[in-house]
Amino acid sequence: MVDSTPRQRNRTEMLRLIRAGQGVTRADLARSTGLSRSAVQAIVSGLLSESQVSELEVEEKGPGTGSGRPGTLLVAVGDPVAGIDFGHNHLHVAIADSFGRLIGDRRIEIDVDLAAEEAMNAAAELLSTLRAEHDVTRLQAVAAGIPGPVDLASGLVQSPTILSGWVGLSPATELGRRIGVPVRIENDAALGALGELYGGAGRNHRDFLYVKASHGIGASLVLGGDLYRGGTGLAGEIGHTHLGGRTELCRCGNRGCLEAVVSVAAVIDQIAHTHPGGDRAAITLESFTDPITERILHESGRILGQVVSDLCNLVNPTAVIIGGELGAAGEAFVQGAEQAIRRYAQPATAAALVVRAAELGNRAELHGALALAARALV
Amino acid sequence: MVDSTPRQRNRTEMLRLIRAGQGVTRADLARSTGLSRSAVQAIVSGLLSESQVSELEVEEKGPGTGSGRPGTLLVAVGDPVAGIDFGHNHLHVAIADSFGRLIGDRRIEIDVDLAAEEAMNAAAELLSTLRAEHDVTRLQAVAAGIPGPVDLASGLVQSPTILSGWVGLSPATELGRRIGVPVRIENDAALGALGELYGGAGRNHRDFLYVKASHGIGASLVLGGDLYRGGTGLAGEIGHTHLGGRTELCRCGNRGCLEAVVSVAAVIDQIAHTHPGGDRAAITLESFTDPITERILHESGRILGQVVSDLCNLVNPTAVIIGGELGAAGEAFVQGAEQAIRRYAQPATAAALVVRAAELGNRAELHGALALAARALV
DNA sequence: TCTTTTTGGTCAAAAAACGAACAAAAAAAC
DNA sequence: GTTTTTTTGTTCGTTTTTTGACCAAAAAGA
Repeated sequence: MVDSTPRQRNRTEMLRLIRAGQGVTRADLARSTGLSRSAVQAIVSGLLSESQVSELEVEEKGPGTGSGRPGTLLVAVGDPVAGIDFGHNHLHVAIADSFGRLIGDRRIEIDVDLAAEEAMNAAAELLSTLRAEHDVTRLQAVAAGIPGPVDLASGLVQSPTILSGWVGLSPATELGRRIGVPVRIENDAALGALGELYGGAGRNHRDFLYVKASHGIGASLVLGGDLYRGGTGLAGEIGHTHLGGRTELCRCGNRGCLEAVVSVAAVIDQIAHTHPGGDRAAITLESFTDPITERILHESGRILGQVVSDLCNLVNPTAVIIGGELGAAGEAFVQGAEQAIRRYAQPATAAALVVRAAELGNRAELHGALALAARALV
Repeated sequence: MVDSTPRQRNRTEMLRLIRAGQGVTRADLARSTGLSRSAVQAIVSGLLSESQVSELEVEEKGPGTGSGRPGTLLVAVGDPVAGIDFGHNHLHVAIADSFGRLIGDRRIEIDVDLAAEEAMNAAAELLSTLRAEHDVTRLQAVAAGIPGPVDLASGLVQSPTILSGWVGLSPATELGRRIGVPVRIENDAALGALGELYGGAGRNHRDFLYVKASHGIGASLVLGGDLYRGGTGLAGEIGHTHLGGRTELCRCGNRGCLEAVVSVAAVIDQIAHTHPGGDRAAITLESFTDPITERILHESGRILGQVVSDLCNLVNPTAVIIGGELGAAGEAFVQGAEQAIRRYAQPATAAALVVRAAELGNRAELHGALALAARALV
């Protein structure tokens, strides 16, 4: 608690509430803080005059409260924010207003894994282009997601087995220097979870598991309505769960890891194998939609679901949201996962659970980055 | 927030802080609430005059703050509390003062699984005997743990595959009627975690996994310093995780469940099998300490550890605490589990992790119940 | 021994929140 | 279509609450 005076404390608390929810009335604030409407009024009018918040003109007011005069919605005022999504071979940059509404975005193909410096330069350039294009002079905050574990305290990239070109770097510092705005770094799966939490399939869930199934498998937990990062910020590293009876060689050196069996590359290998004669390098997840491909996706989803079912028994989430390229590749993958989860999870746990593809698809991470940046300001 | 006036709010907050920590000074309160020492003084003197709290006479004051006058410790005043631990074939009841310090306890052997009514009658009687014995006329709260999932909202016993005699009952209501004091019901593993959190191996951890390995396998999560119950209160049901390549029949009807392979009964079966000629019914976990028994325990721990390692990758705890009869049965079991966890968990996750036997042994659940009862009062 | 640091305690002054009042805006009742 | 009910935003005098300054006490360090 850094605020010294009680007014400061209440002010901060209200600003937090206004920023957290999107569209809060003075009456809502009075209820959730326990203060009187008069006190709220005094503080809010202060915030208004400092233009920290503004009143929303829209006449939106859910009839949830029933009858009565509808309140005027308050929203936090702020400069635009930016989000950066480093994928394994793409880079996606976007700018949004302080509420997380997209202003513009750009995506390029680039080998992010190896050339860390290059990738960060490209990101800074792309962002700079976007800012010029949309006339965004000021940025409030930037958040970036990278496909690997990030140390919570130091901000350094952790695992030596993946992202070899990034290990030991501090992307937050590096990017911050290039962009000139403080940058927050997160694991990409964590950002995906945030994206779905604020504006996707997780909107109505307080406890869910987000699984990003792309070139690797990463997971992220939302517990009690908040991102859970684990004791040392490594929560969600399920990609190297050992599958019994499997011998596929994984890039980590072990055999039978989940992400050696279920990943974009593994699925494409299987597709290529069952569709001989084509060019392996030209095949994508969208190349075929025949029953054989469907079955490959379904079976891959089933394997993932079997692993996830054990995790659901431990965590008892109310939703499992499957993102990443495989989550967006079609119904078969998600259905396979759902089938396995329902089959192997405890009946009561499975009954309280929905399995969904990420609503935001492969843009979940980007939207999560924007949301995080918009909410990063204390 | 039910308190209307700001003084009420601050008062409640301070009472909560005093109850949560054991031994807090006025200066501590000022720091953690952000209020001035004067305001704290006013509120605390009010609490003292209402004898809601009292000053601890002991001159204990850790020199952690360095030099300066030591503060006087405040503790919450309250009536004694009781805890009840229903095991699969035992019943353990205890009374403690409002700080959770044991006043007295009693344990009897009883088949809890089948005869719910009988077990609850026995618990009420035992508690009544204890109260008479230690001259405890007033009880503030009671908490009870049962070896099965409890629905958070309704308080009803859930799973139909275990605790067949308890399904559909509301033990909180039933016990409350018999005892005459509000009773709080929790899953036993959750109580074990609480016991270790407040006064055991979890004291210095904010994120840990507690595993109770007795007749079944149950787990419980402490995340961010608080018990995590899951989206619908079913978190920790890992007993029926499917083990690849195993075919042991489980009481749930499936084959190859973790608790069909690793449990007190399964271990004793193996001991009996390797020590022929004895009476199967007379064997306990303590009957033999020879290398063969050690190896059986070690191997059972290893199987448990393999399952737990996947869970650690998801949750990234800083400790795994192993309780239950197997956790207390000797070093071999816990060592086997630790070995497997270190072998199969992500290196960075394993490095941030300690694996420990429950310090409170098979009394962890009971102490957790007492702690919960002592803290249940808002 | 003397200084420094931290704590518990007191009181007037300042700050903050409350409660009561009123107008406004919508839904519900008539 | 009008009236009633409900909920909200807004203002202001009153009351409550907190602060800030001050002092004595109790330890640790010079």
